[in-house]
Amino acid sequence: MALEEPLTDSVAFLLAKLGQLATLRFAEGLAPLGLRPRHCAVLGLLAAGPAMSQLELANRIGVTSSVVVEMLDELQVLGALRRIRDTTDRRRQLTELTPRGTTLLRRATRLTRKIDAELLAQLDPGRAAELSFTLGELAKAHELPGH
Amino acid sequence: MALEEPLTDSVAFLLAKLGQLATLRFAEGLAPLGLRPRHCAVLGLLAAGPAMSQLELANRIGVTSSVVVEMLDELQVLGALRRIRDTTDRRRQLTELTPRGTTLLRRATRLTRKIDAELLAQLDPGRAAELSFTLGELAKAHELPGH
DNA sequence: TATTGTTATACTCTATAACTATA
DNA sequence: TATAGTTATAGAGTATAACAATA
Repeated sequence: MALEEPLTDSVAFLLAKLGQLATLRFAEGLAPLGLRPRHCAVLGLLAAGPAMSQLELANRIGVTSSVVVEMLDELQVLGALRRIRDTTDRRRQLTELTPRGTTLLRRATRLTRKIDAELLAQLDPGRAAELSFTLGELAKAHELPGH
Repeated sequence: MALEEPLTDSVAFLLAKLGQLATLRFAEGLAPLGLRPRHCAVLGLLAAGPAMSQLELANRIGVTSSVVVEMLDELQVLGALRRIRDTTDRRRQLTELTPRGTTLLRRATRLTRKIDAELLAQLDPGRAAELSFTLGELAKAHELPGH
């Protein structure tokens, strides 16, 4: 007969806990750059595509517009982006990365690879690669903003 | 030549994001029971072992003692546990599950299996099982409280 | 009227520090 | 003095609601 799986071994519980840990390590790693985890999605989106309105950013990242305002304020203080008033609709502001922003993103990306390596250090390399892939699949399946 | 992996595809970023999602689904699922995700570790620990002091609980779960006080208050309101003053050291309180607490844990465990199934629904069954196992390994590797 | 961005406010989760009662 | 538990307070992170400028 099957043993009952403890609640703390469920995927929901483990993902929640490991998510906390990953967020902490991520934050610690990015701190020297003046960045926090949530800034990364913005940098990534702006680097990948053309300038975007703040509302568009909010929808793509999956936060409310008031949160986007805060994040952009912080990134602007770092000199990582510009807000440009849209001339055809003066309510909108188009946000775009500065060269400084591109540099920050590149550094953050390098740091993130190091953090990943540390997080996965004690796993079998094959398992680690499989995990990385499966988490990506899961993000897509749930249409996580930014995926 | 290798393409640069976008920062948002890193394990750190994905775990952080999926952790948020899992916490949300977990919380929604448990709400009808009056429980929240963080209560589950307490219920699980108390069900598995003998009565425990609050400080011991805090260490095992990985939160500070003030958080334990809150969680225990809430679980006590639900009738899920008792605090029993230790007669040999009257500063300590031993916490133990009531029958009601055992029932709640059983229900929470059933609910969690349903939440897991939903979270993993769009994954290949083999991949889902592998993910579940690997997350457990990762929790052990990082000595996550409760593992 | 509706929409974009902004501010003000509130709620959750967690931690630190000050306090109490016991030891 | 030191420790177990408690309370008060503060800091992230996020959301909702009210508001200003523009459409």
